[in-house]
Amino acid sequence: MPTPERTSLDEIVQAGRDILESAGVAGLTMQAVADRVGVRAPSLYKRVRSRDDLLRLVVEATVRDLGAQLNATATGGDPRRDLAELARAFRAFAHAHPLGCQLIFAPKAAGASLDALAATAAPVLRATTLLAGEQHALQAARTVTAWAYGFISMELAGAFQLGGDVEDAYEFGIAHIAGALSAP
Amino acid sequence: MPTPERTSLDEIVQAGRDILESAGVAGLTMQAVADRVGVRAPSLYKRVRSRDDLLRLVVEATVRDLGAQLNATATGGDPRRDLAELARAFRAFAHAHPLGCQLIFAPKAAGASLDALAATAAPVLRATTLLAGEQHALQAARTVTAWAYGFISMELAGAFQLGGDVEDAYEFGIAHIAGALSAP
DNA sequence: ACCTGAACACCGTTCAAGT
DNA sequence: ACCTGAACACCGTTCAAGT
Repeated sequence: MPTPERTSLDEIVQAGRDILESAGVAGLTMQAVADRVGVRAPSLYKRVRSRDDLLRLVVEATVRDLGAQLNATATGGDPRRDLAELARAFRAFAHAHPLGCQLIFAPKAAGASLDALAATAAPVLRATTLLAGEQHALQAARTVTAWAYGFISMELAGAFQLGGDVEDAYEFGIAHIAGALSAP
Repeated sequence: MPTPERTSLDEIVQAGRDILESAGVAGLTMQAVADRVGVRAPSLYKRVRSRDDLLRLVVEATVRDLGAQLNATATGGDPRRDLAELARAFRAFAHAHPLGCQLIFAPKAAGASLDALAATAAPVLRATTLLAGEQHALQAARTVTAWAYGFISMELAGAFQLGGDVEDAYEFGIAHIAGALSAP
């Protein structure tokens, strides 16, 4: 005799994301998720293989959201301007979902969400193709993405302790990197 | 009546680093550390406040090693060349201590090891001062460091899935960023 | 077919008792 | 002064029993 479903995978993943941002990775326990979706912890294993699996799904959803955000930023104009806008959108997203973003390239989530990551890369690749040419588009995209991700990681970790305006440093990086890539 | 000391803080931290690299963050348990240094788990709390504290010490030691490595790379010549050498040394270190490096800017270790980080920054700042001038040295150093850290994080996480040579992409990044920063 | 309580293994941590 | 066994709380996970 079937029991009515009291939750869903989507609800569980969303609860995981909320708890992650409010309580940190350590606070993201199966118990906490179960409480939030109104179910007992063992029931979660009907939809999720393990806590690590849930973590992977949380990161995947975050990357999908980030991809949507990037794909929604206005592009198609000057590629340097587009690249700057994409970088700013990335940073804004990271500030809105700091914990989720910090997990994107964490050891734990490695090997996950790589399809979603590819989708995220698309608008960046479009801009770097215009900027650096077909042949160097991928390397250029990796340069920009690595810089933006590294900068945001360091910022979120509070690593910029030597003074100076962090905002300015980000704009400085955007301008110089975009400038460097447009050189033939 | 005193009992002879059967271990030391240094030994514990070193054991932590070894276990981290061989068994991952999840494998770095107090039990595993205690086994390795030949003591029972509760004894560790004589030298270390908590597991998080141990993790912080592990990261701090890693950052100190990285700083020593960077300060030991030959510099003083062409600043673009110096910056390239520093970036390569950083990557080599990261490949030798991948897990430790990935924790440097992880949420967990945040707020730790910042003094050690400053020491790490010194040789980079020296090069960027020559390259970009006193006024933009800090922003330039942040740009280079963010790029290198981001690149290495992504590489270690296996995020470069779109093909292409990763080694080449790193050299591409070095060349273009150093080039961009030398512009007035 | 999903949900639950009970149970197990494991882990971080505390503490009184040893030497 | 350091070390230990015993104990506690907490967490991930399994599973037989419920509906």
